[in-house]
Amino acid sequence: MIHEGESNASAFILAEGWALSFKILPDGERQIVDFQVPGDFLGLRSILFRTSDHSVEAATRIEASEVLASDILDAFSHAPRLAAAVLWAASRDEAMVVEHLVNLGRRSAEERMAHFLLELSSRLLLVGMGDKTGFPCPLTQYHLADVLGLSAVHVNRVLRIMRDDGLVTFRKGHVTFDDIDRLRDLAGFDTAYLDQDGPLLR
Amino acid sequence: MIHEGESNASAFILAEGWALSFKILPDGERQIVDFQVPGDFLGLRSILFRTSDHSVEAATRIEASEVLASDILDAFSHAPRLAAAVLWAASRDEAMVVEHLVNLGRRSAEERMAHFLLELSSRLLLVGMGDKTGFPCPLTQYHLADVLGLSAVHVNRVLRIMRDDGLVTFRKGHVTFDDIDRLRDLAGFDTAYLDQDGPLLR
DNA sequence: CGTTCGTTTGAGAAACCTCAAGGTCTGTGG
DNA sequence: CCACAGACCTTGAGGTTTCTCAAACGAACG
Repeated sequence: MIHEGESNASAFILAEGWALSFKILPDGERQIVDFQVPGDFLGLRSILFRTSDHSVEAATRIEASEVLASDILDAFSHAPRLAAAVLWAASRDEAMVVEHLVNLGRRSAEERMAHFLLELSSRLLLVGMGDKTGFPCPLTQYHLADVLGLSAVHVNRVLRIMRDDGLVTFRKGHVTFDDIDRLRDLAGFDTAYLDQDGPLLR
Repeated sequence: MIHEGESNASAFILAEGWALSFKILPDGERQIVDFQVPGDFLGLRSILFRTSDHSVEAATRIEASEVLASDILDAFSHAPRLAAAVLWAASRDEAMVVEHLVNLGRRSAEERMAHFLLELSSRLLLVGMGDKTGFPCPLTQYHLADVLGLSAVHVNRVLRIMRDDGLVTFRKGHVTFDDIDRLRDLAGFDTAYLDQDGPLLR
């Protein structure tokens, strides 16, 4: 949909399905930067920034509404509240990327997995998908490997260990939290960075 | 200066010296998100976002000019060109964070080091510090470890290997590129994500 | 002249990877 | 209905990278 290096004139708001933004290295390895779930912007940065610096593709069948770049830029002069909402979305995106950075830099494979699944759960709850016992998740273990900076084989082992440990079960398109308190503890997860209350309550 | 969790009403533009933004994990480990060099914003996100989600501290003695949050937010309605410049800065920050993410997720210790030093060099060149043969660098090996997601011991070994290999020398506050072409090759470094030309030429 | 901070090196351990092989599930064409 | 292909998951064995612990050294500083 959005390819690295292209100049794009618009972004999208994801209405249905999951997408992923990623970069491909010269040697063909992929690092997924983040997933987008319903309600998220796709390619917001490619509007504010001259060139999109990563690619986006669909993980499932998706539905999205196009948002013209010009409309967003106009909002900055004519609709300050709307502009603030867009900025909030962009800032939240960056906060998540920063958290992923910490994840990759300083957490073990198990901790990363726990943190990632808890973040997804929080984000999905906000749009009414899943509940505190788990959530539907169309990702493959290859997706998990590429977002967590691990090999797919190691992802599989980590998932088995966590399942055997009674922490969380990732299977057949669904994530089930078997002991969410211990999972939170393991991940050191704190939702503050997600700023869940949003820009409208400021 | 800026502490995680506090609500801040202003940001700064760094005039002199180096700073770092980082997060501390519950177990005391530190992940440096990025360094700021002269010309960079400090705490820009804490204006756009309700809570600053990371801390900032000085790496050297620094001089910075305060920028009031209200002035920046006003700019969005009254000075679109200025607002665009601020957005450009914020987007460039995020592009760098994304690149660091890829660094941590999918590159080896040597590749990370090469990439990081080349990025710093590019950014410093833009503000007239250093040249293509190297640049002054007040960072310690502990700083490198915490930004690259490595242990300080391993950073030391990697630096020695790269020095023995005739790639780059990191010593006594100065980085010297001994073979910048091979270094670029090793890192797969491409400046595109830095969008060096800036927002004014759009 | 002792202390602190940063660097350097060694040895052994842990985490994670690669390669390889097999298993399961699902959709598809015969 | 069956056979097959492709995508995904699972497990084992062995190797590499990186970590931790420990110790020593040099330079800067009071």
